[in-house]
Formats: sequence, structure tokens, C-alpha cells
Amino acid sequence: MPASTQGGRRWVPQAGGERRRRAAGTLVTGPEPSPSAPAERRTRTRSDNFRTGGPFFVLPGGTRTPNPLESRVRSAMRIKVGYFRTRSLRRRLDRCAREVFGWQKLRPSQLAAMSAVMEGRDTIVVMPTGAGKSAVYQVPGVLLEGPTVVVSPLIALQRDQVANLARIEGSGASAVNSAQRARDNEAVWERVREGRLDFLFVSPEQLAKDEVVEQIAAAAPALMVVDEAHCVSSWGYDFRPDYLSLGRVRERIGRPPLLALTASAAAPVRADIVERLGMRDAHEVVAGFDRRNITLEVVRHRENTGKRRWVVERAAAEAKPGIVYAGTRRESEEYARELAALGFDSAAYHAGLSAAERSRTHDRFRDGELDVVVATSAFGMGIDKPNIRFVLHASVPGSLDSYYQEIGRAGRDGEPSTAILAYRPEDLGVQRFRTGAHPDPEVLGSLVDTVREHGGPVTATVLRERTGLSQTPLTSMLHLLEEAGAVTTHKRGVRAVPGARRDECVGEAMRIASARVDLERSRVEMMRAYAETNGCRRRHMLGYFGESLAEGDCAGCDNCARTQELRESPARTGDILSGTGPEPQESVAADGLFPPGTRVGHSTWGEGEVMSEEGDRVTVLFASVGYRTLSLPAVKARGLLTPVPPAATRG
DNA sequence: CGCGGTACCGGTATCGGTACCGCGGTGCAATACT
Repeated sequence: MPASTQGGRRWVPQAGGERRRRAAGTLVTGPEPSPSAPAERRTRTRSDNFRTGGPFFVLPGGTRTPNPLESRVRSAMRIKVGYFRTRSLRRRLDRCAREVFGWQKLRPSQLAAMSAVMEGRDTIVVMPTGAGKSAVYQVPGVLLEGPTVVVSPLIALQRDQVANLARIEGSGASAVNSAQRARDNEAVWERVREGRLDFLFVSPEQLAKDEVVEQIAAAAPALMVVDEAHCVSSWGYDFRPDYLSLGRVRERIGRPPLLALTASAAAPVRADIVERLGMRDAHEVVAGFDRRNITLEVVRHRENTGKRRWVVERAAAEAKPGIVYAGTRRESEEYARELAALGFDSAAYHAGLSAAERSRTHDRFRDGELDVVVATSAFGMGIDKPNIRFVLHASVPGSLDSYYQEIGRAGRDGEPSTAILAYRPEDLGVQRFRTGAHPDPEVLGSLVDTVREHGGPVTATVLRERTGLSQTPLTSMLHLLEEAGAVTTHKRGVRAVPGARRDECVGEAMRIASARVDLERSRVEMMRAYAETNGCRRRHMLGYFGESLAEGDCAGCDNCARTQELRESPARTGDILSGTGPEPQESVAADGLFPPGTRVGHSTWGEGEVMSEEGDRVTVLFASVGYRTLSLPAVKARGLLTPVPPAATRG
């Protein structure tokens, strides 16, 4: 054992700025790294040394011949080697978690994800808030030789993570961003060059700069992490396009394994992340979505004024603290004012407020000085307050992914909490608007012409002036045209692809855009279905994420509570059923003809995957058109869906 | 798509109805200015 066991403690950093990992040298496979040869480091950390023999004998002269014993030998070895490899790897991970981070026990899903990362596999992890997602890169980041690059969407988030890791003795973590002085950023690069940094936090925009990519490449990173990876899919196409270039960045920095982390992503979002980031043979770890201490409730409203009054009253009545999500900035301020008028400590939070005001609200909420924050979707990422008792949506979000993400901020302490949605079908209008319309082929065509006429590379600013388009639609259209092969983006601007046929490219761009808009709209429709279902909301939501819930296993939703109530007091059944309230549906046991995950084919919509079967309806996610819900009797009577053999299985 | 604000009109009302218009969410980084 090395000297690091002195004093009964391992992992103590040696004096003189020596890296902690050297003190714990036994945990690193292979010889000590030589500071003069940084590029060699990464190769030793992979588990190649565990690989077993190949399927060929190499004969003298270099000819290969199939190994007749190969399959038998290999399968026998795989069992043994695989077992020991897994066991020793897990022991290392467990030990590091315990001794470095002080976590007594890792969850099986955390271990599975970490093991995949340590083996050098591309991995996508979907874990609900509070399940320890960060640990999945932190532990391997300490064990692997070479820095870990973490792509994080918000500077505030980078700060939190750096501060978090700073508490770990001897671990080096820093961020590079525009909020820091140039001198401080340079000091970080200095530490990267000297190999004294374990974790480097950057935004996707930083990675759009050549000098940043080059410096990272020179450091031979061992792992690239994309935190809050749903941003790739939700922001990449229009709002923050640099998210779509992360796959290319990964190639340029030496193609380290890639780990994507998110709290909320249904099947099409996961598939989009994997594709956009260029992940190969991605290992998928999806932990349970069911947050059993959160009760689900939807209250339907007809009138807007009635709904607004109800929202204020409900927020006032709920146990504090809580978050109210509003659909617009203006509404968030109005609700905050009304709650304040009732004597509550409340504040609005949205992107239109000054940075100072936002961070003050954030801090006051964290420190328990606020009862309620009324926010737009700007509030959320990086909120890890454990005791949020309710999340009340005053307006319906644009997808169940967003909704799940937002209500997931409640009850991280495991105590009972409530997620309430004040639902008006009209509110879906603004969400449909936000999904974007099908682009106008004439606008696309003239954009191509404008780029062509310019000759050389043209910047987005110039294009905005020439076309009169604002940033978001322009970015979205340029991406479409790039995907369609009409233009390319360079450091210095957009350039036309020589020889590309204008009308064909516009047609192709229209096709891509239509598919995307259709998918987005079908996601809005899935949100509607959740709000309007008479069945178990929990089962409905879990089904959306591809998880099934046994009959009667709901941990609390308004519809199940209502059904229960009916069962216990049948005398009232008649009243309620004939009344004007929502009709409680007798839950019909699904007949299991199309269990979630089944691949099916449809004559018009092509291939799809069954998401959920509920009552007499089956919801299928089609590659071409997004989500569609079909009536089971019709499916059966007309043979609408045919089973398709599985294309690929989840890892 | 739906909402709120404004202009306009009828017929002469610090009114009431209607038509129309503009707006709606998310952040990085770099730049110009104090």
C-alpha cells in the first residue's frame, strides 16, 4: 500500500499541490502519468486490459484464421472475467464514493451508469431530480485519468457545481465563462495545461470557440458530460444552436466517452439527444420516474378570470413554500402581487428581471424567506431546495416532459407534496404557438437567395437586417437549410453550398421542419391528454415515459381518489354521475394486447412504439408524426396496428 | 391560438360593442457605454 494510508485516511492530498490521485495511486490502473506526455494518459485508463481474446488466430505472416474454440472459450471467459471486472469496478466506485464524497451507498442505477462510463461507453442517464445524477460523473471524474469536461447550460449552475466539488478535498473544479474576468479564465486554462484540474465546466457557446476546443483537446479529456441534456433537444434547434454542435466538439477533443444526463426525457427526446450528440451504441440508464410522495391533481376551468382567482386562493391555501408557474412574465408579476396583497411573502421570477433581482429572489427562496415564487419557466434548473411543498401551474406547459421536470422540484425531502395543474384548454393555444408554425417555403427560398447573393460568409446579424427575421426563427431556418444541404455554418458566418439545388433543398427543409412541428404538436396533445384523462394520472404520466404502473398502485392522484370515494360511498354515485362534474371513469383493465414498448406498424403513419395502453385506448409514438392515441376496439376491429419485430433493445 | 389594449363607431353615454393589432419563454457572449 502506498503512503497514503498514513493516519488511517486515504485520499488525503499530498502537500505541495501534488494531485490527490497520486496519493491514491492504487486506484489508477497502469503506470504513473508522466507530465511530459499528457496525450498518452487517456489510453491507460480504459479497461482495454480486461478485454479477452479475439475471434481469430493470427498465423505467421499476418493471416487471420477463425478461432474454432473462440465462442466456447469466450463465453466461458466472459462469464468469469465479466463477473470479476464488474465486481472490482463496482468496488472501486463504491469505495471512491464513500471515501472521497462521503456517500455510504450508491444506488444500483448510479452504479450501473458509472460502470458504463468507466468502461468507456457512451451513456445516457435519465434520473428524477434528487436521485444523485451529478454523482454519476463526479465519481468517475475522480477515478479517470485526465480532466472531465462538463457542459452546463447556466453559469449559475456551473458556479453551484464548482462550489459543490470545492468541498471535496483535493478535487480541482473550475469554470470558464463570460461572467469571470479574462485573467481568472486564463488562470483556469493554466491549471488545465498543468494537469491540475479534474473538472472543467463550460457552456456550449464556449465550445463554439476554436481556441477553447484546442486547449481542451490538448488536455486529452477522459470524459465529456452533457448536463441537463434535454436542452440539446429543446434549445438546440432555435434558441441556443451551439447545443447541436456538441457532437462535433466531442470528435475534435479526442472523442472521449460521452455521458448525457437529464431528469426528464421521454423516448423521442432521448432518441434526439443520442442522435444529435452522435452517441454510438449508447447505454441507456433510466431510473424510476415515479415520485410517490407527489400527489397529482388537475382542476379544469372554463373562464380565465375564474381561473386566476382560483389560482391565487389555492396558492394561498397550500402548505408553504411553493412555486407557482405562470405562462407569461406579465402573469407571473400579477400573481405575485396578488399573493403579496394577501400577506404572503411572494416574488416574481422571469428573464425580464435584472440579474440582481433574480439572484436575490433565488437566495431568499433558498433561505426560507419567501412563501411563494411565481415564475416563468426561467425558474428551476439548479433549484435544489428540499422542502418545496407544492408546485401549482397556473397555465399548462407545452409538454409532459416540461411538466414533469417542473413538478419534480417538489418534495425532494420525500415528504408529501402536491402538483396541481389549473387547466384551461385555451391555454394550450400559446403552447401550440410556441412550437412554431410550418415555415413558409418562400421565406426559406429567399433566405437561400440572400446567402447566395452575399458571396462570402455572411453573419447572422447581417441576415437579420436583410431579411427582417428575428433571432429565433432565423436560427431555426438556418439550421433547417444546413440539414437540407443548402448552406454551411462556419466560424465567420453562413455560406451557400456550391451546386446545391435551391428548390430541392427548400423542399427537404420543409419536410424536416414539418416532421419536427408535427412531433412538437403531438407532444402538446399528450399534455392535453394528461389534463383531460379520467383514468389514473400517475399511470398516464409514467406511460408517457415508457414505464408501466400496476393496477391500483397509484400513490395519489385526484382521479384515483375520486374512484375510491365512489367505491366507499356508492349512495352518492348517482348524484355524481348525473352531475356536471368530471365523470369518473370506471377503470377498465387494459387487456395487454399492446404492452408498452411493443413495436407496431400502421398503414399511414409507419412504424411506432406503444407508449401506454389505458382503458380502451392505446397511445403510440410514430417516427413520422409523433404521438397518436387510437381506440382499441377500432384497432382490433380493423386491424390498424400490426406487430413489428424489435429493431433494437434498450441497454 | 388566445389575450389585452386601443381605436372606432353609433348617436351623442367620463357608454358599450366590435374590429384590429401586437404579443407571448428559455441564456450565452460580446459590445458599447459610464
